[in-house]
Amino acid sequence: MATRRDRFETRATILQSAAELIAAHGVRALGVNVLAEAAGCDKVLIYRYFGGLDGVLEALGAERMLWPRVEIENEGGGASLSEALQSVVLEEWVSMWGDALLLQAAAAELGGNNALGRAVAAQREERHTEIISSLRTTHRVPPYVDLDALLELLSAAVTLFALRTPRTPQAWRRIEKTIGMVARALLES
Amino acid sequence: MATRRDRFETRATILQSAAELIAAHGVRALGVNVLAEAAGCDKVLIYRYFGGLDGVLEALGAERMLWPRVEIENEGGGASLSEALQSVVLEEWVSMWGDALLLQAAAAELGGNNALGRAVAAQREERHTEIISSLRTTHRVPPYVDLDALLELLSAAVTLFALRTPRTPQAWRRIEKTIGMVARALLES
DNA sequence: GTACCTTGTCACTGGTCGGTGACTTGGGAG
DNA sequence: CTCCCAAGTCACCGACCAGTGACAAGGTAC
Repeated sequence: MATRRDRFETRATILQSAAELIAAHGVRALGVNVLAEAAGCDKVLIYRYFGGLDGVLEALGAERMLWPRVEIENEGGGASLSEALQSVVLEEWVSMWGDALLLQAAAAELGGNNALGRAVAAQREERHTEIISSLRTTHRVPPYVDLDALLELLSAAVTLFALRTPRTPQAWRRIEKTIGMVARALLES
Repeated sequence: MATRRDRFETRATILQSAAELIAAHGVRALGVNVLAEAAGCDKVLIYRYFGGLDGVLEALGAERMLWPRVEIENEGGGASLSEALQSVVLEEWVSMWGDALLLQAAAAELGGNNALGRAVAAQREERHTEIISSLRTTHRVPPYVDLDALLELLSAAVTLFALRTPRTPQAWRRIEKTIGMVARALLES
């Protein structure tokens, strides 16, 4: 530890190092020994302050943004529902692509049971219900459209693309076009 | 080994055990020691016959079905393009949901670099190009629709759902409805 | 028979893992 | 100052890991 004996600071350092290690190498590669070394403290402190690795992941899930926090575009402006939805989904996508921690967190949800994956799922559900209710107050949704399911579908698709597709401008344009195509076809009668 | 000294049979037993272990616990949990014990042979044979774990995964990718092999429905019959596409995507989905090895293989593609993930990606691309060309010969595709991108989008969405959603009848109906909604909106002008 | 090659077994190394108990050090309260 | 508790260090454990070299056993060609 660089500074003096400060429990809160050590705790924060451990969390920060955990976030960096996960962003760099994924949750599965995070171990007590490497984390302690990266944080510059003894591993026994991880057990004392967090009760173990699971506790670190839980704290990370409680304190960090693990799913993109997108803004609903153009409240009251001229954006149509399809444009707003498209913008939300694409913004989720670029946020994940640009943030290694978000990517690894999304991957953590799919790679077995761990505290990080559960936190990711919870955050995503919360954000999505916010988005849906916001969209429903600012736009009229056609009765034959299940907006929740549509958002889930598009979001899931771009999540998987972010996880497995190399990050090229061509891919970007392709996805953008496709999302726009679907949103327009469904929401502009 | 139960039977006599037979290189091919031992090789096949190792591959079979690897498939079962992956289906049960995922690729990351597969090690040389557990695999050798499950196959009932010495681990040195894994090195001799496959050159190591990566070789086992490569052989598995070459010999096994790792992405659903769906049939294009209703050649020449009354199925519309949107019905055919919907059926393809949903069939991919139920196949993955019903086969633990397929699920773990799909997860392997997202969890870092390994031979299994590469094999999965290759198989998926092959199947999808087959599907696209088949659909294009039996149906007329509206010019404003990027059928490749649409299949990728819907397939990615159901893949992620299969990976992270508990397998309930409600979820099934929800997804079925949504996929149908998107396919109809886009492909029935 | 014998010689030889392949298949399979065994024992071992060096390293990393998670986890724990015993210890030292610092800082604040009295 | 002294006392005491929290913060931090150190050494160690048993278990598991991938990988290797030496050896035994079986089958086959001659």
